[in-house]
Amino acid sequence: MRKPDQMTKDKVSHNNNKSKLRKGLWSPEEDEKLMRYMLTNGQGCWSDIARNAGLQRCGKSCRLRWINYLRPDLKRGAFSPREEELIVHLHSILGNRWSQIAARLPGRTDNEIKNFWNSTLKKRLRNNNISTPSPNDSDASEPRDVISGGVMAPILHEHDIMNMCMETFSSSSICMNTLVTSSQQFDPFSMIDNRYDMIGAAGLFNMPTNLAQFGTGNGQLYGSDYHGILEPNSTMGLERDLSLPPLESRSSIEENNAEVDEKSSNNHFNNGCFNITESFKIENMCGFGNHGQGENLKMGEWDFEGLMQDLSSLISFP
DNA sequence: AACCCCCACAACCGCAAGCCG
DNA sequence: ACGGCTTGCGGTTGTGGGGGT
Repeated sequence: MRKPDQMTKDKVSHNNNKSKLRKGLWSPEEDEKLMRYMLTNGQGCWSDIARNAGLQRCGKSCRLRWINYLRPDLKRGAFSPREEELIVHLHSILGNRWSQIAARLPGRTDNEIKNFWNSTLKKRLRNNNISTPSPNDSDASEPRDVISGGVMAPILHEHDIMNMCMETFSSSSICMNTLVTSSQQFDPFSMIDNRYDMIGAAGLFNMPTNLAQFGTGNGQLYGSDYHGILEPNSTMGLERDLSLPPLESRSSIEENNAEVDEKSSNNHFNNGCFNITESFKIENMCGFGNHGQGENLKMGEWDFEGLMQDLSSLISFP
């Protein structure tokens, strides 16, 4: 799309007169700085990160850049038809709660979904329902009843929704089924260049499946709270919260995490390459994962199960 | 070729909530 | 209880690119 270099130069030089904090598009150099810092130090206080990484950006800007663009678990590229369906349906339920919708679409950010909705889906749905004005044509900030709110979203069967979520997980670049050995290396900085070519990150980060899956779900999975979340008796899990990794991956997640913890003090870079399993500070990378509300069970005030029950009561699944 | 318009999307802004001293 | 700081979220803006005329 835009050429970040040129654009930033213009804006930056303009802004430098007013403030020493940069604004506007991020340059590849800035991206690399932030990426490098995040991969080596993990997430902390964003204003500190901005300072320590040598970026003349505010913490907020760094956070946004990381969450929306640099996170290794991001799934780039066009939305699949399944994802589109899921977005439409979730939007019919949740309204403009983009972060909660994003929490159900691993590898997608709320910003991405929001843009996609506003630029593409809204129009498409409007055209499809030209004769029957849909509630979602307006900027629905409130969740709507699928039935009473009009027939905007396709009425999905319960198992369809589940399948869609599952498929979304399995098709996500961060849930690649590619088995990567623990010694495999990757170069996170190649991704930076590739991003400017709008090439999806899929495949660029050959993260081990279980480790990569750890990157899905809500942000707190990566924060200091994740240990509790991963408790075997925890009620969280795919059956409760679709933003979470499948059950079978959890044990390996724990193992990997322990391993990562243990080795995280090792050298992070080796000839420019980054050995992910040796130094990827997953527990500190809480900025990635869909940074939704972070509630394990709830979508804001609703938990998904309850929501499904509500749906079932409203819709008679054939 | 030049201009205009529309689109997609990155980034910003303002507000609210949470945390901590 | 209060204020400052940080984070998260949703709405909005601004820009480059592509397509049409």
